[in-house]
Amino acid sequence: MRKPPEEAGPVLSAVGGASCWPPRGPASFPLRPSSVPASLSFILCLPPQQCPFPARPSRGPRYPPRRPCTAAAWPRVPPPAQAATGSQIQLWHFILELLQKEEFRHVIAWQQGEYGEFVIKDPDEVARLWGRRKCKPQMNYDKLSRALRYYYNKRILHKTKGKRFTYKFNFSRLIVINYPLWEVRAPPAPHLLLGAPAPFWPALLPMGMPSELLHSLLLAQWAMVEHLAGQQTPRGLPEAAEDKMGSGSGAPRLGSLPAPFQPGPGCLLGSPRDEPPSLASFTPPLLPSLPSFTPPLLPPLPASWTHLSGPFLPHVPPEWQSPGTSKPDTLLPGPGGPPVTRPFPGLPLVAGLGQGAGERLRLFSLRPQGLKVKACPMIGAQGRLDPREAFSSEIHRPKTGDKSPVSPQLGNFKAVWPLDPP
DNA sequence: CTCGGAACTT
DNA sequence: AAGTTCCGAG
Repeated sequence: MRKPPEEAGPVLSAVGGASCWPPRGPASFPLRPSSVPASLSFILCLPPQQCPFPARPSRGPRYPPRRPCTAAAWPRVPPPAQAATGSQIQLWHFILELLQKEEFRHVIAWQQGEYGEFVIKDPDEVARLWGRRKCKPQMNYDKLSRALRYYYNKRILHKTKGKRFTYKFNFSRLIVINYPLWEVRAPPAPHLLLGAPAPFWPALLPMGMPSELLHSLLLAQWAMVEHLAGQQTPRGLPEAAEDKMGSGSGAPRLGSLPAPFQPGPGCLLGSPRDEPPSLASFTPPLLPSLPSFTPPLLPPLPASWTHLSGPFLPHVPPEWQSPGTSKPDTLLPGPGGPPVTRPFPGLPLVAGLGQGAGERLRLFSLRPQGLKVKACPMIGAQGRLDPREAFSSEIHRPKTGDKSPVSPQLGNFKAVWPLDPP
């Protein structure tokens, strides 16, 4: 028997409190946190938030009455993950969000030297943040860690034994989970998928993928790649050794892939147990263009991410454009190899198609509804962003009033970036 | 601290 | 389904 829930005190009094999120308040909040590459936040649509809870919730009853964790509790425009009717953010996703932000580095951070491993430095604070996000003021590390332990069976996460508050992501599993119904029609030129190094593999996204899944997927991929990029060491991927020790349950992980590692769909999805993409049929590609998107600087990501304006195709350096002449081992050098200075040449979702392929991002699907790119709700009808919500952008379909199927025209998509001119 | 069962919520 | 809440065991 559970205790009957008691009435919890009002929690909305803290709405608008300046100490929540962003930490330094709107005035000093950067348009885009430095830890988030512009090219990623372009898609991620990661919002700043307002905290509907007191900074220090007191211990209370179980299952307190639902707080209106909706538009009322989230003044301005709630982010997608917290939208009143949308699916809710998942814990692993939230963890990744924290991990990618420098301002939380004192709370949770990647473990240096261990691929995918992170340490919760301040369990209480992480729990508090999680509780705030989920409108669960009574959240604590005990409960949060229980949720994390449920990830063990799902193989999203596992515990680093012997290290307190230390867990390890299984990125490949994470990404596979976000491709529940991966299906692709008509492969591009065979060499693009099979013979070419990962940087050439086209981005193949199931249409109809909910934007939050896309968000999650991108976040996971970005976290993975950034983490890898920051951990390129002569010994390669540390997780490879770990798998041999039997800590894994057979789930393929990136770290267990034979070196050299190449970030791309094949690496992420190509294992037999993780539902490799079907290449059965064909749907005409959609050709988004991003005329107004002019991404600023961004160090950690591949150079290709900086070339998203115009045709949605990252620039592929000449040395990567010929399948036969690629040098994959420069991605992650093997033992004794030279240090890597070049960033990863491409990410799966924006992997280049090769110049002959039309310089565009392809979004394939069997689903009939066409590309579904959910609008970021924080971009208001007036097309203006609240300064606090400036850290966001997403692909938008223009409202043409035309209900015809998505036309594969370059002008059908627009990336809205806060810095865009009106 | 860590684990996982069980009941419960959304 | 994905947690949340509680708790006994190691």
